Amino acid sequence: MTRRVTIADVAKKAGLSKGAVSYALNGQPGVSESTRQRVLRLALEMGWHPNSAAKALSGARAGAFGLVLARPASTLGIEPFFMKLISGMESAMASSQTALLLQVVPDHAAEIAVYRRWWAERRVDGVFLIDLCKDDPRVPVLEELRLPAMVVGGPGHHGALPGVWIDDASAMVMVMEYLAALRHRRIARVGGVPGMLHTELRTEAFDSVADRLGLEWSTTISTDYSPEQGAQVTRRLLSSGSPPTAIVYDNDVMAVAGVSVAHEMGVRVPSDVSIMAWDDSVLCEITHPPLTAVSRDISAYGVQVAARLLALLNGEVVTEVEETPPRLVVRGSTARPVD
Amino acid sequence: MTRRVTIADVAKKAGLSKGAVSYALNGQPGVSESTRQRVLRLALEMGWHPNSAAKALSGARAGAFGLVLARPASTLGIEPFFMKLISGMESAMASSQTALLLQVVPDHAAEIAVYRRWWAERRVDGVFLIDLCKDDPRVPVLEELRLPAMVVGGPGHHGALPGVWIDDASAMVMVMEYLAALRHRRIARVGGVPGMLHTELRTEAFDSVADRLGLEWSTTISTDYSPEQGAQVTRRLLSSGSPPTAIVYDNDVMAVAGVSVAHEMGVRVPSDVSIMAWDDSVLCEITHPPLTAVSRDISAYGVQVAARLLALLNGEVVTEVEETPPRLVVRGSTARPVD
DNA sequence: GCCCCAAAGTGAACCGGTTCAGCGCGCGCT
DNA sequence: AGCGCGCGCTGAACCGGTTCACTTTGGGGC
Repeated sequence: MTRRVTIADVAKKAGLSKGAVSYALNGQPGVSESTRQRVLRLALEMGWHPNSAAKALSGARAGAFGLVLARPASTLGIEPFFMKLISGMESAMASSQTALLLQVVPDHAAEIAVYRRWWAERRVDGVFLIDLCKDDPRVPVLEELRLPAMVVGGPGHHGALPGVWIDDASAMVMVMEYLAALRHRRIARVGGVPGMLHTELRTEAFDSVADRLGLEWSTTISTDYSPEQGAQVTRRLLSSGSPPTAIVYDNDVMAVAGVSVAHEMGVRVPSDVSIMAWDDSVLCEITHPPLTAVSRDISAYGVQVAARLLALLNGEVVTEVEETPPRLVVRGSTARPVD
Repeated sequence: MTRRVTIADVAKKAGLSKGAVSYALNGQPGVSESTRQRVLRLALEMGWHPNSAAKALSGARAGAFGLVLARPASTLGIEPFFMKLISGMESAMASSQTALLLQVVPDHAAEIAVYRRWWAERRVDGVFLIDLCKDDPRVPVLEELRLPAMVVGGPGHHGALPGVWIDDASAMVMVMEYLAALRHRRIARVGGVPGMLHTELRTEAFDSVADRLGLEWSTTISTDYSPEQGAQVTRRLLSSGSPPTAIVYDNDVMAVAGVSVAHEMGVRVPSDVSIMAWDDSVLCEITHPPLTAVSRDISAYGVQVAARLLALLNGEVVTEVEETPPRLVVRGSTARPVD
């Protein structure tokens, strides 16, 4: 059992002091270029790696960011959103040797407790705040803790915390104008969890555009994002006296469930009802017909968010920023309604 | 900006030495019961939390387990398997204040590099090895590194590493006997990635049971688990001269894609073709008809795996163990074939 | 030739825990 | 009364880095 190689081992072999080796390895001034090269080569040869605990203890970074997911595991599993976001984050964090600490909790209270513990234990250097709500209770806690955080979502409602957001409102305008151009006059929306900021923003946009376009009828029904509720709501909508000619879903899973319900009821897609998903993933391509969807580059979103949290820790001034807006990917599930 | 409260602060307030306080807080002998209670109360009052770096540095645990996912993010996102497994793991780890470090990488080589780095940096106390392959190259590396690991999968092919496995072979027997009892004589299987142990085990079981049952025809076609390939293979199978009357898919996503293709081709489920999914999730319930599936308690699997890795670190002797076998959940996608 | 300064490197303190050797003291035993 | 033992606690070393105050060395300017 060979012992770990420490900075002292490298120093001894190089005939230098620990301090000099530390300077050399970290690109700090205080050693000559030739010495630095020699030390770097030696460290590589000897298979030296910094002990993350020692590094963290001596005032530097913990070398980790935290992400807490406060949704039931059943919902989490099926939404491609999170994994895409996570893999984006990690590709941005890799360059700075930062790891991702993940925790799944049942609710916001537990989430807040995790933040307190992580920060008290100096286990993370910062966290990502996800699923932002209106008047989110987590925001003041993070501010009070002075725990560096980057909010995934917005705009607004994250106090003094920096955030990155995607413009859902204008995407909703795009969606509605597209449907209106197809001559849809009766549009329903199967929305996500009320209280979540992006849900609210979409609802507001939906209502105001519907009004502006002078639609015959429009409504939003709230769900918990689960396919079960998506199916249930769709069933209700399609069996009403005068059903909508188009339905906009707040995620892809519910849209897929919606198509299924339509099949089951003998309602044809898209001739009887047009269906539209929010967030594009392979799920949208496996249904028949494939789903028209609002497509956002979630992975790039993750990259952006992580890069900005790193910048924040480097002392740069980081403010709210808007990601590139979503695109509309038209597939077979939307068409002009037959009269 | 109030400084962190350290063990020295607690010691001063209690009028004790750092050592005594450490003993008191960790349930070690060396202090009287009354002193211990006093210290515990005081620590709570002062809001003391152990600095995880200091703890890790002084020989104790890093307080984290690592999980590396070496699948493309696109596949990961959609398979509920991983999130269920993760949330199970975490519920078992919570009691011992152990965090989960997550990393998504493109391939096994990168995965191995992560293990090496994590262990060299003493960032984790152990790792979970997932998606076990035949003659898995990661196994000898983990053994050589002496990095505590728990293999999710088996039986066999994980050398001296302990593992937890679910009996896929006997589940396959159950599936095939069920289909045979329904009078299916032509059964196709849309398999996962060849080389992965569970894929191979299922293939072997599939072949041997098909043989034993004296089926008229049976075949396995390999895929990469993606819905695209699932759809493509299904299309090919259903358009052949004498199509199968039943198709068994190696995951739920492909089965859902399969149902979609059947709809698209005007093939009725289950009267023209029976469809069966492996791993049960909400996905199986949103199709029409809902899918008959092999159901495994993935979350419990995660709990078991994490609990055993903890036990391993506590010096307990941990050997290979088998989880409770999968159940067959019969829904609407399987029936007796019409002649 | 002398002075001064910057570059290169040293040695020790420090981060916040754990752990081990040692010490004083009260108590039981004979 | 004297001895020994073990409980309860102390003080210091240690983990492996970072950082700071300080020393040595070499070179340029005059």
